[in-house]
Amino acid sequence: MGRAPCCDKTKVKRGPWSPEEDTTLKNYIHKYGTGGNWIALPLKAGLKRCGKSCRLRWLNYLRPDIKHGGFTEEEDNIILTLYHNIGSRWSVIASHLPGRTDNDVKNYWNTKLKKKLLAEVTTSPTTTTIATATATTTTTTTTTNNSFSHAPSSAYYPNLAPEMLGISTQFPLPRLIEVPENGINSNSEFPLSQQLSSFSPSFSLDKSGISASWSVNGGCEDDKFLDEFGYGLSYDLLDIGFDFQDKISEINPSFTNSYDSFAG
DNA sequence: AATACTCCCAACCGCCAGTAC
DNA sequence: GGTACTGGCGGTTGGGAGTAT
Repeated sequence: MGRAPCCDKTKVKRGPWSPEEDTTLKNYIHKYGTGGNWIALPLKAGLKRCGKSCRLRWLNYLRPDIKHGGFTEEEDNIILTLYHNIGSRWSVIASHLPGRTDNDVKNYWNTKLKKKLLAEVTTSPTTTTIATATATTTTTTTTTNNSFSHAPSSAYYPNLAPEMLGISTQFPLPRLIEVPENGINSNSEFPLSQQLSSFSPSFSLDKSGISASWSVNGGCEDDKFLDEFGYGLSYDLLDIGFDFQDKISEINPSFTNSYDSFAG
């Protein structure tokens, strides 16, 4: 048996909201709140709308803190950076942009930013060679340089480490880099910068696949550390290529050649 | 002025996770 | 543990507005 629909679609109004409906919904929520039950809300408020439709209308349009109007360049950069880090997780991206909704960001990406990004990529003649390691093989591919000219300010990323932001503008990261306020490793007594400066990985490849190990603060860590970096699995670190190597090498010269010797 | 085309965005759809029973 | 229900999310669509021909 399939799932029951959230409402009887033959008995609810669909399509664009009228100003009267907007007013009714706004007044009801200001007076009574959502009551934690969107499905029951339209009946109580006297609206012939599906509860989901009411929720969307409120969250995406009627909320008082919604910011309407064009996106700023700062917002562009935040979206571009986060999209490269985490992909199309619009709600997460929107949570970094006060007043913007996931729908806004999604629409903006689909209609404007995607094209802007494509334009940047196609007009950039430079290419970067990236070594890509799978579980059992190492291959070399060529990809276009998709770095952005405007590095985002860490002021817009209260929960992201500034060092990682610098890295993240250079290439796509496999997942969100979110770190606790007190550093990248919540169990570490060392600040992020110190953890990064003592980050010393090495790689090896055997018939069982890739293994990566690295030392931090003199101790040896496992994949958990990479996971806390936002890279997750060892091969994610390899996927992201030379830019990562360069960035880490800037911070810690001892990293040099570790990656080269592995990637060949 | 009429038509075709493109752009933009509000709204819908369907899936998934969490939760109550 | 199974089922039903809701909230939340990302993908997609429909149609109005604007622009080009």
